[in-house]
Amino acid sequence: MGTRERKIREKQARKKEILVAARTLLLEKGINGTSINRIARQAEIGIGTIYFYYRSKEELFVELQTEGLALLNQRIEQACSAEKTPADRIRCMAAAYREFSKADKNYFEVINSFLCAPDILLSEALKTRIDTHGHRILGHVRRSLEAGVLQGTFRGDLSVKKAAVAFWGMLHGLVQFRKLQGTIMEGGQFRHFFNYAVEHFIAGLSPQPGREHDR
Amino acid sequence: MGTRERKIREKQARKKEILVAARTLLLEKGINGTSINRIARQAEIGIGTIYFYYRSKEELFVELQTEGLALLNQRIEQACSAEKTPADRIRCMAAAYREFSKADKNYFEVINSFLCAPDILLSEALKTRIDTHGHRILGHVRRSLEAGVLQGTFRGDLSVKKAAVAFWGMLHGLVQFRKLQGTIMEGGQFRHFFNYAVEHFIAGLSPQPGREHDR
Amino acid sequence: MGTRERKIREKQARKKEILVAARTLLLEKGINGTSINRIARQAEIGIGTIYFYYRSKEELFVELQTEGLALLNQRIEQACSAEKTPADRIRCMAAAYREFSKADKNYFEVINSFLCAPDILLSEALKTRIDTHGHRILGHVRRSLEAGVLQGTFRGDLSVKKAAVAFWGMLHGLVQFRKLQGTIMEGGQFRHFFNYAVEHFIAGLSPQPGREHDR
Amino acid sequence: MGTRERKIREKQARKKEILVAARTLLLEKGINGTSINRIARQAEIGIGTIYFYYRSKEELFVELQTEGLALLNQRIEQACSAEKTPADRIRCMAAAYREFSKADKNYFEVINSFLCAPDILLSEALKTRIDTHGHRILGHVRRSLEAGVLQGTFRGDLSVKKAAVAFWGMLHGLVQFRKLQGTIMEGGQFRHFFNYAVEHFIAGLSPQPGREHDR
DNA sequence: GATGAATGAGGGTTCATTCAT
DNA sequence: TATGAATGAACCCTCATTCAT
Repeated sequence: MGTRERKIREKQARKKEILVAARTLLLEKGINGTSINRIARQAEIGIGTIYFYYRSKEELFVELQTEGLALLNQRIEQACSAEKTPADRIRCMAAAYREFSKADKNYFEVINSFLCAPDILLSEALKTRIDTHGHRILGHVRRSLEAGVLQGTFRGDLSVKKAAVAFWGMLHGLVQFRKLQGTIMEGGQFRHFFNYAVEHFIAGLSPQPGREHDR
Repeated sequence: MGTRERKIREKQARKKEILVAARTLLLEKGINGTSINRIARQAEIGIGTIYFYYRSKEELFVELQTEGLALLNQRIEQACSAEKTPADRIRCMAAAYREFSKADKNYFEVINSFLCAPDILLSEALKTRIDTHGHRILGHVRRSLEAGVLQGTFRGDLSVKKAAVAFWGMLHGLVQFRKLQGTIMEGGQFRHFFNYAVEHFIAGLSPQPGREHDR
Repeated sequence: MGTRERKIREKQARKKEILVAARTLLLEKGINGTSINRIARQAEIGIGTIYFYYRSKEELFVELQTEGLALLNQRIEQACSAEKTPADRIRCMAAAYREFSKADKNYFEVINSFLCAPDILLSEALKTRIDTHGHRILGHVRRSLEAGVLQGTFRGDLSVKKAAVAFWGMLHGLVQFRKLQGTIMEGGQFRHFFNYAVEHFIAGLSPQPGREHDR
Repeated sequence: MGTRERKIREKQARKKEILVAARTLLLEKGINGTSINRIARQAEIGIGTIYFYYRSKEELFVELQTEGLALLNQRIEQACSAEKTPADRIRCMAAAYREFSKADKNYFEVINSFLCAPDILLSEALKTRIDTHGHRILGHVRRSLEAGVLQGTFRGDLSVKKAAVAFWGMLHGLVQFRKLQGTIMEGGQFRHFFNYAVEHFIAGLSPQPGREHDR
């Protein structure tokens, strides 16, 4: 029995080793520099062994993606500690996403590449994972919005569900524009544009007399 | 006599054919599935022929992008006719982008795939084209914003440059989320989320006492 | 009749233009950078036109080789003007070959590549040309040697035919070693090695008592 | 038990097979006709397999060269046994090279093709190997020359380093002329020309009053 | 005579995957 | 379990050559 447990533990350890190697390469060489052959060399195991633990390259990458989503989640959670004001939490979450897309560029790219890929490639398994993590992240945004509504800082007629998606969509679109820094931003720093957008979003949250929304 | 002209026309037609084949593949198989070999097979011509018309794979892709950007530009311009109020023009441009990303899904994805793809460090040639088209599009947004500021509908301290990018980034991020309709939007219709976001953006534009922005 | 002549002249002019373009490329881009397509672009004529004047790429290159051999011949001839002593003429011819292999590197390479190529590729036509030019060059060496013998500077039992070949072989082998400058020459300058060899050869030419040769 | 060893032997055998195929092609089709594709076909293995054994095309070719140089070294060493006089050792080494270029034509041409080929800027790896082998070979020549100087048979002011290179360059150039037997040698036997040159070189080694060298 | 569009084999190299051991 | 040798299609791109106009 103990043997059996040990075996299971060893097996999981092995799986982890492969993942570590894959992640190392991903961070070092980027998404295109991470091939199965290289992962095997990095992990100092046989190529075949990888295929014993992961059915295909894609399966391995999905695992990596999950890692990335978890990392993002973590960043977000750290960003919205309770003592901050709702608005500040919004600001911090935005900064967290910006930071994630930059510091953990490769993870971001893995996630993003799946989002960009044609529908066909978005397997149900993956959709579910994105769903889980996505909900968790959006949940943080929602709670912050709700808190603001409750304490009167934000508009009372706010649809937190929709506003949260709007917020996240904005962040996601903006970080993709980072590539265009040399063009449409006319030399301005990306960060300034990003922060301006966040403030604009927050501005839209404040109570305003005589507004009607969400038709 | 007409022979020469006919030849020129035929040549341009050939170029178009290649482009069509490339676009078709790009949309069907994604950016990684679109190789020169496949394009040649799709277009039913020799590999070398492609290189007769386009110096490199990149040049071909640039052409594709340009096509898409031009189309988008056209849609945008139709959207912001002069008689509308600034806010309505904003709304219409947003709708135009949403429509473009749906009706001209093809082109949108072409543009998007380049924006998403890592490594593909937009060449200078491509950047320039994006620049040109991007500026034109953003120019429309800016002018609408400026008009609103001038007539007092929008905040006087608005940074039209930054607000325009914020607006566009938001739209771009949101339409990418359309794929996640089954997940984070919880069955709600994408269009509602999209419109809500636009209204929220517009709300943020209205003059508000005691706000400080653009730090 | 005059028309006919003009036509012939024009035809020859065209041929020359092609050759000029080919030579330019050869000197600029080296032997591997000289393709028919590029020659056509350089000469500003159609690709097909080249094939009208030259049956194949090889035929064009043979022409280029002939040019090279003529150039070499010229250099040699300039080197052995009559007023010099026989030994000096030998020295100058050696220097001429060294210079040719360096300054006219590309011509040298064209010639050399044919010499290195498997026997099959040495067509009879080419052999004949090498023969003609080779004889002319060797003739200069021989005459210098003969002059030295006649005036008593060189050994009387010299086989000018064999010595000439020995001399030329030595030069040819040495210039090929230029590539090895970083290795077997141990940092010494190639020129010094080359000159030393030439002097050694000349030393072997001087009359010596009690020698028996050419068994 | 022996399985492991057998595997290793089989692996080496495979490597050899690839090398044999490469050599065969190199000699049959020349350096430009020897592509990885063709080698694979010749060896009846997959393209990828070659890259499993050799990191690149160059690495394969380096191996080929090394083989040849080792063989040559062996021949040279056999040629200069101690009991011979220095002059005889020189003669024997020359004969060994001539023999090598004829009997091991294969390997000689492999070495030669790399020396002749333009562009192929000998990689550092290759240079080092040539260096090692080249030095060993030239070392034998040098030692023979030094021995002659010490016993007074050869000139005291001899630069053994330079003379050795001169000697070797001469041999190398001459054997290349073998191809021209039908032309510049005018029907004479190549061997006679070759031997004459060697004797001439040796003649230049003998002490002569009033000579000044190596300026 | 002159053109240039079209070809497709070929260049070196990478890579996910398989399978016998 | 674990291995790693073997595969061959695919990558982008070049090029000598042909042929209808």
